[in-house]
Amino acid sequence: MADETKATEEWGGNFIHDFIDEDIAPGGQFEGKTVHTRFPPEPNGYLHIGHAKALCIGFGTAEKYHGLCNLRMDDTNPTKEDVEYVDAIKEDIHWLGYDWGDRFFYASQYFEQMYDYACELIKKGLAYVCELTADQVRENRGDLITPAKSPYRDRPIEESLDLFKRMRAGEFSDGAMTLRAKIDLASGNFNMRDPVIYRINHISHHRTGDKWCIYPMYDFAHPIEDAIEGVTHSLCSLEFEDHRPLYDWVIDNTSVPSKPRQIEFARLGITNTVMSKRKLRTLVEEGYVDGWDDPRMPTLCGLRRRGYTPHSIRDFISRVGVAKVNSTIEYSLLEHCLREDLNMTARRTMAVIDPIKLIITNYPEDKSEEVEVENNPNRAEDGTRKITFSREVYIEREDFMEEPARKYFRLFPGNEVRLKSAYVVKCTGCKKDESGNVIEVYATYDPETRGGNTPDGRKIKSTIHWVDANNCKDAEVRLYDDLFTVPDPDAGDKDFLEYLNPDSLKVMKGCKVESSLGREEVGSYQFMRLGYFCRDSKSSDKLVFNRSVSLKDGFKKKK
RNA sequence: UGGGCUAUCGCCAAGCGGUAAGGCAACGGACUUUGACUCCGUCAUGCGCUGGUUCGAAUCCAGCUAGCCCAGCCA
Repeated sequence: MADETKATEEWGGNFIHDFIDEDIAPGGQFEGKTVHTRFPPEPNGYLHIGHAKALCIGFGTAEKYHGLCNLRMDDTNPTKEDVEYVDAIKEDIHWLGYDWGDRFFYASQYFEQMYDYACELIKKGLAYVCELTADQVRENRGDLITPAKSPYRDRPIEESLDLFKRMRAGEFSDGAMTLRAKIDLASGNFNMRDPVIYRINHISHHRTGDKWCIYPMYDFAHPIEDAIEGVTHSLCSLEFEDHRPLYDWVIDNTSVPSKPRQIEFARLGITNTVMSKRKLRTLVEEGYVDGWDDPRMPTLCGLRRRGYTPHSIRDFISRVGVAKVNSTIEYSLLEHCLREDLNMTARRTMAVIDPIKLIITNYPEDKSEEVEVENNPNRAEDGTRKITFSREVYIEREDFMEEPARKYFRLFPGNEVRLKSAYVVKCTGCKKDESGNVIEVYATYDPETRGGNTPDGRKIKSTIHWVDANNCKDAEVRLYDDLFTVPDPDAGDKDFLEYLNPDSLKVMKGCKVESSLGREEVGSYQFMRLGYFCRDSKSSDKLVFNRSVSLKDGFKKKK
C-alpha cells in the first residue's frame, strides 16, 4: 500500500514553487542548497484532512525538489499537549505514505538553545523581563492607533538577565513575569508590540518533565527550530502572515545558524464539516460521534476507518491546488477521488442491504447451481468467482415496485429484469402482510438465459444484484451521510451543533452478503450498485461494513 | 479606526501585456449483464467595480468596493 501511494502526484506549479524556483536559481537566497521543509504539528489532537494539505505541501515540495522534509512536534506549550497524540500523528503520516527518515524532532529538544538565544537578545538590549500581569499587558497593549506601553521596557540589561535566570530557576510563580522582545510598541502589527517570548508555567512537560518552568512562545521558538534544523522553506498557513515580520526579526537578531524563509498558503476547508480542533473535540467528548476515528469525522483516522485510501486523499489534495484564497472545497470532490481510485481496485461483490425475498416459482425447490461472476469488469485480470443460485434469493426492497414510478425499469409485475450473472426473471406478483407491506416477491425464470445471456438477443433494460437466500451471511451495514446539514456549519448565527445532521449514520441490520465475504476480509469492496464498502476495523466480533462512498445514481437525479 | 492578505464559471484553479487551460458539480447524448464505469458534447464576448496607460489589459497604473486574518503569558 505504501508503495502505491509513493507514486508522485502531479504537482502543477504553484506560487510556493515559483518562490522556491527563484530562491534556488543562480543568485537566489538558497542557490545550491537542498530544499528543506518541515511539518510541525502540535501534539494536542488528531490530524485531519486539513493537515493533509499541509502534509502534502511540506513532504510533496521536498519530493519535487529532491529535498528533505522533517517531522517536528511543536511542543512548546505543555498545558495542551500529550504523548498520546505523538504516535497517532506519526501513524497517520506514514499511512498517507510520507516518511521523514531519521529526521523526527521535538521543539522541546531545543529548549536549552532557545534559552541561550533569549539571553543573547537580552544582552543586545533586545529583550527585557516585564512584570505586567496578563491583564495589565492587555490593558496596556494600546489599540489600532495608540501605542502599547510597558514600564519595564528600559530595565537594565543585567537586571533582565538576572531575572530571566531566576525565572528559569523557578523563583517566580506562573504569570508573575515574562520575557518580552523589545521591538516596536507603536507597530500597526500587534505581533511586533513587544511580544512575549517566554512565559512561566510550572507544569510537567510530556518530554522534559520538570526540567523547565519557563517555556518559549511559538513566535520565538518556531524560527529557531527551523533555523537549527536547516529548514530553507517554512511553509505554513495564512494566519501566520502577520507573524512573518517577527519570524524574520528573531532570525535576524539572534545568531541562529541559518535563515529560513516563511511562506504562507490558504488552509483547506470542506463543505458540510468542521475542521477546528476545538469543535472536533466537542463532537468527540460530548458523544456526538463515536470517537476521533468515527467514520464521519474529517480526521485522517476517521477517513481511514471510513475506507478512504491514502491515494484518494493525496489525489484530492493535489487537485485542490495551493493558493492564498480562503476556499471551501465541495465534499463531492473528495468523494470523486475515492470513487476513481476504488473503481479500479475494488473487487465487486453482491450484498443486499434492505432485503426482501424473491421466489422463483418455476425453479426446482432443491436445486442449487453455481454461476460465474467477474470480480471487476474494468479489470479482466482480476478474474471471476463462482456464487450459488437457488429458488429463493434476496433482492433490494427498492428494486421492486408493485406500481412502478415513471421511468422505473426494475422489477414490477409483468416486467423482466436480469439477476446479475444468473437468469432473466419475470415478475409475477408479490405477497403482502395485513398492513399492506410487501413481504415476498414472485417471479419466473427463463432457463434459456443462464448467466444472464439472452440467446434470442432481447434487451433487458435492468440488471439487479441479489444474494442466494440459501447461501449467504448476515451482516450489519453502516451508511453515512454529511455530518452537518449545511455547507458551512461555522457560518450561521447558531452554534455549529445546531446544524448536526440527525441522519448522518444509518445502521442497517439484517443485511445479507455474499458468502465469500468473511471476517478475515480487508480492503475495499464494491457492493454492486450500492457503493464502496470496507469492514469496520473496530468490529471484529461480527461482520460490519462501512459504506465509504455511494455510487453515483442517475435514477435519483431523474426523479 | 491601524496593520496584513485576497478577489477569474455553482466549488476549486491556470493565467505573469497578445485576445480566458483544467478538474469537480450540473446538463444533454452514446455505450452498458452495476440507472456505475467509459466515451462524446454543452457550460465565463467574461476575469469585484470605475477610470487611465497601450495598437492590444484578467494581466500595468490610480481610485473605490467586498471578504478574510491580527490586540493569547495558544499554535
